[in-house]
Amino acid sequence: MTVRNRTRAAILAAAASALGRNRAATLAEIAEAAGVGRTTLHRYFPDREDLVRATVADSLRAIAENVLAARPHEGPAREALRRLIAAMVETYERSLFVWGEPAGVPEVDAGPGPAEADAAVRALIERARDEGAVDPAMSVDWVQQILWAVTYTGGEAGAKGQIARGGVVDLVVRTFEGGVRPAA
Amino acid sequence: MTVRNRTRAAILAAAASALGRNRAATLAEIAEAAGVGRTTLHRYFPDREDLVRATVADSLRAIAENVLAARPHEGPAREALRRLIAAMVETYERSLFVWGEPAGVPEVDAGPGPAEADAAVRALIERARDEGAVDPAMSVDWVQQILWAVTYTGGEAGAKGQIARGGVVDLVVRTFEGGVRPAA
DNA sequence: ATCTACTGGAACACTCGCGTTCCATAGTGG
DNA sequence: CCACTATGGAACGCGAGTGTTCCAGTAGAT
Repeated sequence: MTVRNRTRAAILAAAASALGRNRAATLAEIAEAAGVGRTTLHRYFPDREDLVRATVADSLRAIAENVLAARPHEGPAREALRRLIAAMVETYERSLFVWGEPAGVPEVDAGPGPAEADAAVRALIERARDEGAVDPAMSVDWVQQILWAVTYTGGEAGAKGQIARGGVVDLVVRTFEGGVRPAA
Repeated sequence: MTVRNRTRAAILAAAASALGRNRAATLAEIAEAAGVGRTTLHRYFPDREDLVRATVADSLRAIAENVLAARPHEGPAREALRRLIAAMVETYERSLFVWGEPAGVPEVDAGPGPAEADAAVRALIERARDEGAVDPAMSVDWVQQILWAVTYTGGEAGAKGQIARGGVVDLVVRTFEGGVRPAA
């Protein structure tokens, strides 16, 4: 039983990574990256669509888990935001796959986690607004999209080595906070 | 002669649009979007790689043209930045193809335009820094990446109708300027 | 009006990734 | 030690997309 789970997890991780870099990645490539035969891959995920959907669901679940682990409800909004950004920068590669799809991601049932995490982030943004850290004139949607965009940019810059290891979170936090701060 | 150029341009525009939405777009789809037979498409671009390279080069050239048309060297840096952002938001769809490639774009020779445009943007950022509008502690690379990220986010939000037609440029400018402003 | 260049449809072979089946092997649990 | 399960390699048919060729129709130039 454990064996199955480990194999499955390895395939999903490899798929998230490979598909994140190149959505047209071959099943053979994914199988090789997972250290698994193509036959085995097909045993776990009968066809490509199954694999993609499972990978999306798994990644969404992993991201949501990370978001909620950052305790977005607790403490001052700015501190919670920093925790959130730090968590997102860490899961950067996982997000790549979900986030980097121009055509969007197929709708999958990934349980209540992602919806809950999304609601928590939105609530956090509203809380930050009430605390005067976010411009009330900006919609929550916009602020959230900027949050992901800046985080993504930071993650990528970090991955390319353009920014020192420890400096990424600081830079992202500063840039994000400045961008959405009230004008006055 | 003119006919050839018009056909060629139509194909390149259709390819930029189709490949921007979906990098795996079929040649038949692209041909149909261009209002051209697949045979004709092959006549202009013998194989897929030729088409992709030509489309990349054409898009880079178009983007560079727009950047330079915004006169990034002239006037106060903040005004030039606003002109630049307005131009980029307008060419948003064209940029999608070049910008939205996770795996990056094949290296192509697109003439001196793109390099010149890139240099102009970097010079503009340095000028903005000297005028006190950009934090000297942030690298030009980072500021430039944030500029594209925020512009892209604005373009997308506008395309989805989340933001009022006229408001996109204002929102992007405000968010960008706030994000990269000196701390004090 | 005629000639030329451009076009696009049809048909073809070819490649490549996909999904399947079969079988031999290795590792696990009783 | 003996089932039993998971694995992966080999081989196959299949379909889609690609690149090519041939040919008939058409629009533009002279």
